[in-house]
Amino acid sequence: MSTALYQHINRFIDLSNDEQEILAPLLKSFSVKKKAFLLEEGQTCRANYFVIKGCLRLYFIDIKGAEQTTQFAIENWWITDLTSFLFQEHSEFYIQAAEATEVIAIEHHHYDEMFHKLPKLERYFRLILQKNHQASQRRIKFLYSQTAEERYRHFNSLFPEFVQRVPQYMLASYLGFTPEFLSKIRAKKI
Amino acid sequence: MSTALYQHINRFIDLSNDEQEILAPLLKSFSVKKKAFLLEEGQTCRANYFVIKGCLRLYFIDIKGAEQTTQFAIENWWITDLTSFLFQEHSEFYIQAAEATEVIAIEHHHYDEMFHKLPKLERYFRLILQKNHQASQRRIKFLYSQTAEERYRHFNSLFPEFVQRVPQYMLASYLGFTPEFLSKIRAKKI
DNA sequence: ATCATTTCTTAAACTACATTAAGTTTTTTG
DNA sequence: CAAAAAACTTAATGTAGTTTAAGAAATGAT
Repeated sequence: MSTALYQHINRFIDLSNDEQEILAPLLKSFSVKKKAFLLEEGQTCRANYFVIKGCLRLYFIDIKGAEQTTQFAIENWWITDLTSFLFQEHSEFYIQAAEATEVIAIEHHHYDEMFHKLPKLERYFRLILQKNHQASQRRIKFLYSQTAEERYRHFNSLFPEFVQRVPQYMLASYLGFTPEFLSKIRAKKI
Repeated sequence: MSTALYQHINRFIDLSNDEQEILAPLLKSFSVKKKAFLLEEGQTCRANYFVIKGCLRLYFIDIKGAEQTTQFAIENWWITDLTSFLFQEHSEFYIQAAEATEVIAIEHHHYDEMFHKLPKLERYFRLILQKNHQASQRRIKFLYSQTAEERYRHFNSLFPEFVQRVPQYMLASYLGFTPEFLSKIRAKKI
């Protein structure tokens, strides 16, 4: 089992070796090939996923049949369709590997057990969810306050290396416009 | 002190009377007049607010000078600019009462203290933040998957009573279009 | 009740971005 | 390394939603 998750947890709380050993059997570690799916529309989301290395994305298919990416998760981020995961309902989302990715998964039937055995982790996940909430508030403001071109230039200036990592059509839908329009923007200037 | 918050907490965890008495001095309860502000741009967000009765909204002013509402909070919802609240940074948001509103506030200097004295509340806030995260995932999908008109009709069918409660210009910006366009949509059909 | 303020409506002109479709380049795979 | 598939570009045409501006209606204050 990779130590990346334990290191991440220890950035927020102190988890002893004994506690790590309690946690370990509740986790699964595995690799996902590029373009493989961890979740497809109509299925029930089985786990909450932590990215050790690589990149996952959450997307859905809109009425016109186009993929709309709503979230990316790179190293040290958690990703799931939370409603489907918590209530074991059918999902309207896909979770796909944008790159070959190593993940740690905590499955639904272990999720409550984890908090029962290690109440300390309530705090870790509260802090993670706070970060998620901050990211959501930032994202909504970002989407509402700028034009498509500004959003692209701003995102590109904040995360230039990430922009190179994913196909432009994924990025375009994440930023809220079409791949053709992104092409146009990029052609305008250097 | 209103019991609404304790009732809400007890929907998620068991909080004894003793524990309620530990919590009480960390909270402030007060009324906010319609249109009054709990936070203005440039200020630091002092508290996380729980709505007992009424309605608060979170908004910012975009480049064109227009108000963009990003969140509403009605009865039993928490609202804050989380980044400004947690790190005591200047905010780019306003929090305003859309109606005369009764709130309970937990101020920043009591927030960590609260978790220290009542670690049980880690779980309560983890669960609240999970609900927020679900709401964010739903909201992003909603914004990306429908036209402006569909968003209005869908929202109106889900929350007809809420649509009557707030001015249309607040709703329009929340749904991602102009008040003029909302007027146009409403004129089309009953 | 009356005046002031806020909110809502209407309509014409405008624009940012979508759509369509065809061609080009890059990446993947056997 | 060749063929297929995936990703990207270009350009013409189309449209959902914005802007502007003025008037009408509703709400609030005294």
